[in-house]
Amino acid sequence: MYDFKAIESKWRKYWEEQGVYKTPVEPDPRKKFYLLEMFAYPSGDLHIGHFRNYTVGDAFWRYQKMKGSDLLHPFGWDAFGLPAEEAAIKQKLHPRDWTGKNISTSRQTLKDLAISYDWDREVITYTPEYYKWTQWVFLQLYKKGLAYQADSSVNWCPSCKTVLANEQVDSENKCWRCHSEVAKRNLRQWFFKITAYAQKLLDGIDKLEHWPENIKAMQRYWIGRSEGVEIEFKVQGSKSNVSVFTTRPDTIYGVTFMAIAPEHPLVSQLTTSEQKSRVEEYVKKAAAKTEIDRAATGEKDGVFTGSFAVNPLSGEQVQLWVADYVLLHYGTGVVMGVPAHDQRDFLFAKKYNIPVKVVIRPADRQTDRPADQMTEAFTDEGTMVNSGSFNGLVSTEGIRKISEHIEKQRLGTRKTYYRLKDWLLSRQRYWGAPIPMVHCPKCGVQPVPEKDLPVLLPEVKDYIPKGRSPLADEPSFINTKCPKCNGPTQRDPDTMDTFVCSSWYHLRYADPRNDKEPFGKDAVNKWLPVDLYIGGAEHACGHLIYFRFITKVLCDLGYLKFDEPVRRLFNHGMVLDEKGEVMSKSKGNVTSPREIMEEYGVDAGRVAMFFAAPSEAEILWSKNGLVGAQRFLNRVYQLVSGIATLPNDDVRDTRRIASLSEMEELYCRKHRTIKQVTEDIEALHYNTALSALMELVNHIYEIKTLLKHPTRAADYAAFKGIIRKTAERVVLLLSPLAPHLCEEMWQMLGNKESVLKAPWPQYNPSALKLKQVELAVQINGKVRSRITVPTDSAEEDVKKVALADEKVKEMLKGAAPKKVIVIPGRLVNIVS
RNA sequence: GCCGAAGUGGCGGAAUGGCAGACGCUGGGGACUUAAAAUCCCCUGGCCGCAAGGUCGUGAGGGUUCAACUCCCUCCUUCGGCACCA
Repeated sequence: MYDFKAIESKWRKYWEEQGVYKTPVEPDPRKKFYLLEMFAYPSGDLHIGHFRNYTVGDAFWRYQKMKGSDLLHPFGWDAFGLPAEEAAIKQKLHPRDWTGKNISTSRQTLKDLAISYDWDREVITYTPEYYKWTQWVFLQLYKKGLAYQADSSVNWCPSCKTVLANEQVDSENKCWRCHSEVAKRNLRQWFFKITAYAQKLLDGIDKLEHWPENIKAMQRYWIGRSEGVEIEFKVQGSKSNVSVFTTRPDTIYGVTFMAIAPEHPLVSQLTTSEQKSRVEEYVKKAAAKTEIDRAATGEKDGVFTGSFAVNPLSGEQVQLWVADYVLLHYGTGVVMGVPAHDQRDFLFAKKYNIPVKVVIRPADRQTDRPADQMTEAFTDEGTMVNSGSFNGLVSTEGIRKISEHIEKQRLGTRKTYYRLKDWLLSRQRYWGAPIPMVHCPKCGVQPVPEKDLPVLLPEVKDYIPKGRSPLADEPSFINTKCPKCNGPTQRDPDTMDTFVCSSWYHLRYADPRNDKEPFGKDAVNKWLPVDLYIGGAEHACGHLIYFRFITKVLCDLGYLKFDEPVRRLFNHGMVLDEKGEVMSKSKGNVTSPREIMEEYGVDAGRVAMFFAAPSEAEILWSKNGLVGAQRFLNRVYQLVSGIATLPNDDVRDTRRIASLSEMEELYCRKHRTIKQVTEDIEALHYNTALSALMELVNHIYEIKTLLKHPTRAADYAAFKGIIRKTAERVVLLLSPLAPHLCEEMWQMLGNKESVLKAPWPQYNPSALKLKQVELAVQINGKVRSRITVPTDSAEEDVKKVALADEKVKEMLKGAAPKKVIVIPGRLVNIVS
């Protein structure tokens, strides 16, 4: 067994001393490659999921390096945020100390694993040198009118005592961190107007050719564009109108009621005195429920306001109800109820005996089904009926015609809504970047001038949250002077969501030590966009939207020449335990990279991880794979040890060779392997790259065994050269996957320089084919025989050989085949 | 419910219209060894057969094709995401 401890520490030190990870100062624009893995949240040491993420990236880095790319491969720490604060409170440490300790531990692990990061470019989001520019980003958005304050009913976690973003509340209305029930609360909060970029973010998705389809689909859905019409309904006996948004104007003749959200400001106005107490009671009840509670039951309930509205097209009078299935913050907060063609409206109407009026007839029916026989709404397309002059139109056509009609008659306008909501970024917590704003009693809200950044996060005695930011209780921080009038004023006490910190870090890496600007324009446009971004898919609708947004804003402001941060996104799969469960400290089923490294070595750990599945697939981690990986690596090592001393003969000198076909086969296999490994590494399918290498190694062993036979001593001499060359290729092709051992073997083969400086092997396309090829011969789709023909045989010749085959003749019994299909290089199928 | 991905031996997986199960793990047998470990060689989807060979087989059912794990239709299951978005 190779001495992995000695070999790995030797080469780890070598790479470090040689500075191979350093980023070139002036990258060649044609060769630049920015490889990025999602930076880490430093909670304890790295786990096996990190190990996968970073080794997948590292292998790609080594491959790119050999291809001659100028690489930027940085790393950093997303170190602000709740978990650090929670852990710090528990352990009575300052969050900075807790986080800092974890960073040192994890950084050392990454170095021990020899992950190819340029540590000179490390960033840590909690350092003033970094968050100074996070604050700068905030100010740019503020200047552009993209940061605003608003009172808002927010998700409030009573246990963490903070506001949560929508993404931080799970489907059961529980806090993402502590899993306690999330409540509602009204607070004055800062928002980024990401909705102003909804369309740009959506359009941009189409240009993201090398992003996984599922992430793009999730983002499209999250942005949620829908086109429709906003229509005014007159309220009977009142001057006011209610407007509704609908994507189905073709069903407008089927409106039999209207429903308004309980929180809607119009509710009190629309409620008649007879209904007042009932409505007020309902509104109160609804307010106590969260949106998730309301949706969970599936129950549709509401209360009649006593008022009526008039359908602008049919002139029919419809009841106005309050119903909590209507969302205040989508569309106009009012919906037109079409029970026959919307399932929610249907349930509501059935419950309260509201009429159901059919206006769309399914295409496969001639007559209308009586509305009282319907058991559910008909929501598909169909033909319009009971719709005045629009009868007979197909619904898609009807949507267009009615929309036109409504606009012409000035009854409403076409409109597009998005489900994307603005980004709430205020956090009432200590451990974050302070929001660089002041609230002057005279001048109102004022930005802190850029020259006064950073607004330093002060040391506080007590950062335990009490329902407002601990910064509010720190006089030295909160009291300041107004930048406009110089009078006494107060700072905004809140800190920023950590997603703000991570929304621009990819830019900072291009120029991480710049203390004059967040990044030099030149540096950032030279290195970005990121060429390959590797991380988990859990950020699909969080970070991966936010950083696209910030990139677009900074592009519009003229700082960047690109408006998408990442060319190719790759989501690696999760690492689960043998039972398929998520590894966690509480379950006690975690495996640490350090354990693997010490017991089996870094290379064996990598190979085991890579071989288990393609990088995007989920892995059930078990120690079995490590043994196999070690066995394979040792097999390669033994092979190379045995031939390291062989002469490097000229391969093409075949005069002495007895078995030309064996020689040719090895040569062909070598080139096929180069092709496959290259393509597989490009796709991050390291599992099949490894299996191709295993096959080649097995083949070399086979040949060596054959040549041991006494009668073949002369052949052995002739084979030495090509075996050696093939082994060299194996070492190069394997080196991104098992770098330490391959450096060692490369040196054993007499090379003076690092394997990283060797060029990536190229294959010769003409060497991919053998002179002879074996074809399967099928009769009626079943393999019955095999024939060997020259590779470039004409179809006719192949047919002849196949039909002349003894087994074929026997099966056909002299009958002429109906058809013979020849697939060159693959098979012959005889149809009889 | 909607969107997305997936379903292949005892296990991880390979093959994206052309010989299903590559490669590896596990298991079995053998060689070497005083012995063990390591290493090397052979076998390892089911059924029938002494064997040659035959036959079934990629979640289920249909279809297209000379040929389907692969394409089309219907359905089932699992995972991920979203979830009253009018």
